[in-house]
Amino acid sequence: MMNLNSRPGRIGTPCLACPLRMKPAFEDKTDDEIRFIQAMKTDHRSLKAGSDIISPDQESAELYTLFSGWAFRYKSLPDGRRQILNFLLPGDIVGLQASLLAAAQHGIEALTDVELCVFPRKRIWDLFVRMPNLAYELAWLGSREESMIDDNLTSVGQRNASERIAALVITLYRRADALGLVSDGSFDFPLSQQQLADALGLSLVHTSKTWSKLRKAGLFTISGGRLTLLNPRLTARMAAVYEQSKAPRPLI
Amino acid sequence: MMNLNSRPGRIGTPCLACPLRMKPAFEDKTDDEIRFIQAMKTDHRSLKAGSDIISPDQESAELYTLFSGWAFRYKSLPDGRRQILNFLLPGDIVGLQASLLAAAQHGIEALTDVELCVFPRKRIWDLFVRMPNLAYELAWLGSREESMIDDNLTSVGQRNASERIAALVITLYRRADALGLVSDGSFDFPLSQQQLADALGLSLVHTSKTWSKLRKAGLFTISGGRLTLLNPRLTARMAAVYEQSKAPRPLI
DNA sequence: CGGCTATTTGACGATTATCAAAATTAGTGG
DNA sequence: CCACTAATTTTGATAATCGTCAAATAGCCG
Repeated sequence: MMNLNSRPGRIGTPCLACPLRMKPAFEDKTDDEIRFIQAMKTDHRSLKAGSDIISPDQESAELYTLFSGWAFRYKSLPDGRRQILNFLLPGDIVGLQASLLAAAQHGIEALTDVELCVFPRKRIWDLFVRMPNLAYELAWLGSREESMIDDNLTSVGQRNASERIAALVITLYRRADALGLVSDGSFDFPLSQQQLADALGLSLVHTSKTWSKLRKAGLFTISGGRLTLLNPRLTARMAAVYEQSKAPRPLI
Repeated sequence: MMNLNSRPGRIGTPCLACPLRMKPAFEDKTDDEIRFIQAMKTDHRSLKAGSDIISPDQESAELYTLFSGWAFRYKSLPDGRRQILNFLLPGDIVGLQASLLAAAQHGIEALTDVELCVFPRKRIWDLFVRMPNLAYELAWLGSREESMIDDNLTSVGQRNASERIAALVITLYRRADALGLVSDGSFDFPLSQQQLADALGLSLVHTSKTWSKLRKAGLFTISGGRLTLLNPRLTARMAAVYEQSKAPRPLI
């Protein structure tokens, strides 16, 4: 499923004018910092939906920032069962764990067509030496990802099927909203039910039944790959999720 | 349940002679690095089993290294359900996520009596500026923790009750073994069945039944708070867990 | 319009949860 | 050290949730 459609022509796209960085979801950076990031970036890569970004057991992975599209991290058992660990949206760091630990313990796959900013693994060390503030923010982003996995683990371990779906929907909604991807309560929702099931720790059939039960209950509708959240309040209450911080976060 | 039994007298215990650091589980550090760590350490604190190390929703947490004893991270839902996210053993970093994200999204509780090396939050920044290698290792330790949570999520999402227990037992066995805490296949196992259940995402009753089923199947025995792993091979196979790296890791 | 994949539905079975109570263990004070 | 209480663990019975199997329907792409 590899599809390395590199477009070196876009390497030159100035990070100073990065449209993602303009969004209010992200913290401001100094020009110095942005220039450093730009110098660290060696490629701007496009991959088709379904491609491996990092394959399981890959050694020495590159580090990426997801520029556009969705991806997910997953872990497989020897017999084929698969757990989706978390979803990645634009601005998220991709492959930090794999870069630091040297041997990836998981795979990362493009959920939609994606564009990635590529940072070679070797330069991460440079970043720690020369840009402690960026290093700190990298660690911050790592902790943020861990926090999201904590939430998923709590969901899968403690919530029932309906609650898990409600929690996933409201969480993705909020994340999409922070990126300005929500309009009129609806946003692109590219997950198949198999992927939903793998993320929720449920069977495909049970996911389908619960999914349609919640639609019939009026929580949300889905059509044309877009999800419309009709009742955010009820959805959040059903999921028993807490508010999340809306403060801007670092973008590297 | 707070029990802040500070023992400033031990602050002076030289990190250069730290008995934990001597263990082969940990990487060697330069004297410079160790001296920096020592300077950063402001206290050596003892807490009773059951104490909060970091309470849920606590802001501005300190950073610790677990010097002795066990602890666990957990997350609660509003109605009281609780998920134990991971267990902490000597040498593990405690509260990194809470320190970086400013507002803890989880609680950390002492499972046994513990001793902690205390590092004030403010000095983490110093560490990033002055000791990039230590900063890198801090990030590395964060990624290692995330990797362990990935495993737990995969367990809870994909494995059945027996497999989950087998996976937890073999994983804790290996971690204890790496620290030299295993002798004749047995090690201290301080978890109550309620804690087991909360970690596995199972009910207390089902945990008890499955637990005793595996004992009767000859995987392990337990007595006097010590667990003896009788059949590591079978346990690992039942859990379908992969090998873990046995390379030394950083200790901060 | 086919042929493929994804989703939905129904029937049934297995796993896990809940309830209640007994048995065991741990903790406390005399 | 014993007696008593409280907490933890175990067991049995029953119910709910979720998984599996199989087939039908719907959606998608050439």
